[in-house]
Amino acid sequence: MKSVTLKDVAKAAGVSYATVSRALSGSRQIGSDTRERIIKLCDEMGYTTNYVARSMVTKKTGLIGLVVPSIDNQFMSELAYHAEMSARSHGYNIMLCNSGPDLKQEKTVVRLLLGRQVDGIMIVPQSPKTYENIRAYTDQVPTVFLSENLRDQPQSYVAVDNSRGTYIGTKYLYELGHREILYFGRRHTTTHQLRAEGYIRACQELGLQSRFFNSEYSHSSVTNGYQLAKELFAQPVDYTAVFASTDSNALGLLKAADEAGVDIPGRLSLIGFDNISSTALPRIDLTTIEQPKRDMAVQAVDMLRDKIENGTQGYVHQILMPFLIKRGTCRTR
Amino acid sequence: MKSVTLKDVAKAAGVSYATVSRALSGSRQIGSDTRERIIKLCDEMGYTTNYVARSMVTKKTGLIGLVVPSIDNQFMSELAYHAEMSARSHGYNIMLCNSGPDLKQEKTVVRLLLGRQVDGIMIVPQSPKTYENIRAYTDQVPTVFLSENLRDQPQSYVAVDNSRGTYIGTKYLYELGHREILYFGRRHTTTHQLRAEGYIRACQELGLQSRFFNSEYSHSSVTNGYQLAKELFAQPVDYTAVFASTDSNALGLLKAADEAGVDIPGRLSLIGFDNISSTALPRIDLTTIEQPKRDMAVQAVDMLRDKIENGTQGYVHQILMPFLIKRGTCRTR
DNA sequence: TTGAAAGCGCTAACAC
DNA sequence: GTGTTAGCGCTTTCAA
Repeated sequence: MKSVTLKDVAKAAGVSYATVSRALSGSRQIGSDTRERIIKLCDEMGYTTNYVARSMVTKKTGLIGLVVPSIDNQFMSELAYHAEMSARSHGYNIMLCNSGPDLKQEKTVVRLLLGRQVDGIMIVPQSPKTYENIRAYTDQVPTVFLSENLRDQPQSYVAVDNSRGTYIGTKYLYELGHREILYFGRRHTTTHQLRAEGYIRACQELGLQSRFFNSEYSHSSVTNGYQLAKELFAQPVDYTAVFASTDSNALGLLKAADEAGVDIPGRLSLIGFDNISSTALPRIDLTTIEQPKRDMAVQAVDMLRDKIENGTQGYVHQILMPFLIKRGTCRTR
Repeated sequence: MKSVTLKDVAKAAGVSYATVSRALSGSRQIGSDTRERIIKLCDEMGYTTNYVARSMVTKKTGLIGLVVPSIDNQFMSELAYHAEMSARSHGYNIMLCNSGPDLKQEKTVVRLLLGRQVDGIMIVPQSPKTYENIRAYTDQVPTVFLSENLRDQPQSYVAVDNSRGTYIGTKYLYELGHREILYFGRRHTTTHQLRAEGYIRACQELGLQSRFFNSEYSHSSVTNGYQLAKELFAQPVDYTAVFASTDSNALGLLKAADEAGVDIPGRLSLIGFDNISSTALPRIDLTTIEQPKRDMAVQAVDMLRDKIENGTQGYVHQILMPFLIKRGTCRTR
């Protein structure tokens, strides 16, 4: 299991190991004949560059830490997929960490990543407190926040225009004839405040009354959405459409509605937010607002590369456009 | 952005840097008074161990490469979640790579991982050819295959008893009164051969005629399942139940059935395999066979640790038990 | 164009 | 119990 080193190759080639290093790094300062000979030899001997040793001297690991609350979440795994593909195409590898639900673990993994000497960190915050939580580290390593809006914080992030998402969704509902639209779900993070604001703004413009049914739950999931929706349907249904703050919440509501005998979309139209892949499933066919996950991931990687490779200081807030995905849970009224 | 090193701490503490190293590694050979003083100092100075440098001398990186065809796949992201949590609790971090659909990329990322000096590799093969494809590397680094059955190959893997899964599923259908059961989907990998075998075995025992409707498609997805099922429903439905080779296939079939006006579960019972999280969604509520993803991931990590830390040679085939998840798509007949 | 040598930050073997 | 020192495999000056 002993691996072949530069030295071994050098000895076999009868040159110094600096020469081998040069041949491999495509340096200009080397005869093309020797280079070819050496490259061929490396191949034959099965030599592979030891990145650890290289990192030692270059002070670059080519590693990007990706921190997500939980990778077994459709939204994050889609983000992670595109992030890894994009990062790798630029010579970076991804170190994956789940930060879980508590701030302590989030802090721990970020510190861990620093110890690992990652060149940069991409993080999907688990809570609005994340920014404070890891502030001590964000000026030690290039960091980009993903998907969560930080509003005016001096940190780079890429997120969707959440407010616009709910705005266009609400307008769509209005065009379908709905005049009593309930907003269902979270309002406790910046992202969700913005979503609520978009809804409110649309309501104002359209002359509608905004109405909320809020969640106390800390994160949105099908289960939490279901629990909350059970409470909702214990009361009279005096509205004709529901805007759920996330697809997960919408899915939970769908379940509660089916159980309560509230027909969706017959009696109630429903729209979600995120366009996670489950929404496209048969029998679900949920109308929703798309967050362009691929673009988000790619732009976050580019932003991070810019910081890493060009040492770009300052921060940029990259806001992408969401768009409506019309499916089966919204009907004209 | 210059970080604090052992040397800095040593100078500040007025000791040699070996002493600091000892204090940090919890070595016995050091006075408890100096140890405490140093640890406190490290904390104050914001020192964090440089893992790259440590790896240089210990020849261990504490890194595990996780190779999956695509992390944006419910089954794999669940596996990845548990693998990362378990690995980290034992001091390892995960380097994530998507191997995509082609063998070339799979080989590339494995080689990449070797260059990164990972201590071990966990891989969900993308095809039955994976074993051959990466054979050159599997004896250079401890490797564990995940979720795909390798039958008699001399490689460690953890997988579910696929044959038993379809066996118990078929028996369940029989108990519900079904006598005409169609097997729908893939049969081209070892895993899927085993699933087909379990179905055949059950049919023989129960005196049923085994019937197949096969896929030419290379991987199972909702879309592929849907396409295939459209062909299926273009023919007369002279069976009362369908065993889909995967949940994804089942979901695709569900869509085609709905479109073709074939009532599930009224006219046709349907059972899938994998128990991906979408199956539990409202309106889907798919009966299926659970693959214990958490156990699989945890056992794979343990197996890998054993190879890494104890240098255990040889291989082990770890087969876990699948079990039936009764939900709404199967009815008595 | 090539070689010699320093050194990245750390651990571990060996002295004292 | 603590200090000294030799590397780990590589890149990168600096000489030649």
